[in-house]
Amino acid sequence: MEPADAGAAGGWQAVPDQAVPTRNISSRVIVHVDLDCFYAQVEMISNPELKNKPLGVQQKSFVITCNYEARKLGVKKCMKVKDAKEKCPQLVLVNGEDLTRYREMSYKVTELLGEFTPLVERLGFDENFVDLTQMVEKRLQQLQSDELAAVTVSGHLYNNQSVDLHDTMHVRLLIGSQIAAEMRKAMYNQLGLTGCAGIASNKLLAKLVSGVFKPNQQTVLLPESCQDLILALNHVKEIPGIGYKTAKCLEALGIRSVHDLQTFSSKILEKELGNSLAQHIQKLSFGEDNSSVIPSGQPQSFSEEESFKKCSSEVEAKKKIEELLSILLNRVCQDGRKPHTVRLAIRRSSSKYYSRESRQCPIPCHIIQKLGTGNCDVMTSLVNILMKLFRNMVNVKMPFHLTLLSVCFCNLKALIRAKKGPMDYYLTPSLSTTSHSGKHSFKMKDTYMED
DNA sequence: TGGGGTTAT
DNA sequence: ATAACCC
Repeated sequence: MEPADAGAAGGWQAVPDQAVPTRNISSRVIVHVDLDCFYAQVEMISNPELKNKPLGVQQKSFVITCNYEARKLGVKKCMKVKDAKEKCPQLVLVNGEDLTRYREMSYKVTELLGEFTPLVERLGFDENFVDLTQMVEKRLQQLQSDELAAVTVSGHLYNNQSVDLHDTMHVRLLIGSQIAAEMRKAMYNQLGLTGCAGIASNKLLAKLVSGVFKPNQQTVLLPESCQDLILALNHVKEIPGIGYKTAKCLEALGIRSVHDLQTFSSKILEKELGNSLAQHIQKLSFGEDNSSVIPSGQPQSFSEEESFKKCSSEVEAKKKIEELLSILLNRVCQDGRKPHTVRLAIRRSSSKYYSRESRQCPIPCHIIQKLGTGNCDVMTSLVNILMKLFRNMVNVKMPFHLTLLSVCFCNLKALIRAKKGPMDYYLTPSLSTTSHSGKHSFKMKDTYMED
């Protein structure tokens, strides 16, 4: 999360201080866009009757998210269904184990943001970072001086800090807040989705400030209030980038608050956590984050998983694997690219916390070529491969007890290139065997709307 | 929790 | 292949 490429993605090079009006990494304008209770919103769009009702989205025995109606009535994220019903008997539940519609809507949001600038990085299904630096720069240059003097914030200003229009960073962030408002408006008008946005000079701060006013509001952070924002956190674990494990380590060192981390001896922290992690998180504790917005592009992997109370026979496992695989095959077919690796992961009931074991192997070439043809052999061959991976992990001659199976396709490669004459074009084996339905013999996802 | 994702080691 | 992180 901290590649040392200062600003390469921002469009300028690191230059010596005297040269040109160069800008360092801390004068970027980043927005973090965070959809409100995303799965619940998607469900309410699918079925408008659910609006105005307390709605929870259920996976297995948990309510994993819910709308604001439900929150008002005491339902929390990750609550047991049983507890949620007790708290809120009128709670309406929908099953959210199939992520298809959420995934599709999620990519629509990312694509919409991508129309503003290609610098969009996804974080999960419901969050995106956008680097607005260049867009802001362009708008700034177009502004007349009288307009510049009238620039105002859109949405909230963190801390109600006073704005100095002579401060170029202030002006840039305000323009960023206007673009963020346009983004949220577009999300609502075109997709019917509401969300929050946070505008700041780096990803960490943008993300932290986006949650200050919820739901469906936005907040801009000016540099002078950076310390107030980060010190307002109650625990180091609330800093994105400090997860469960790191927080436990820090706690063992007596570090609980952000201030504790800021003032802790760097030397000792480095000894305990290693140089890289120590330096990284100590920077985070000051609100410093030089990581760039990395455009996500297409996904790196596709997986389907299922958890359950118990799976203790090979036959049972095979059934579940077949089910996961068949869904995945359809997904990967639609993507158009070809996976070159398959992975099987399991969780044993005896496993501590969340740990999984996995085995992976290359997908044989002849199978890759048949992917997407609807060929039944593909399914059979892949199931055989997956069962080998399974038996490599699980001694089926001994009793076992699994609580999760997951199948993953990764190592996705664009297309197989065919050299044919002056126009070398791409084709997928799937389509090379069928008639050419259009001008292009390859399948591409239509990401542009016809207008 | 679930059912996903990512990157670093 | 695992371990950490994110949602």
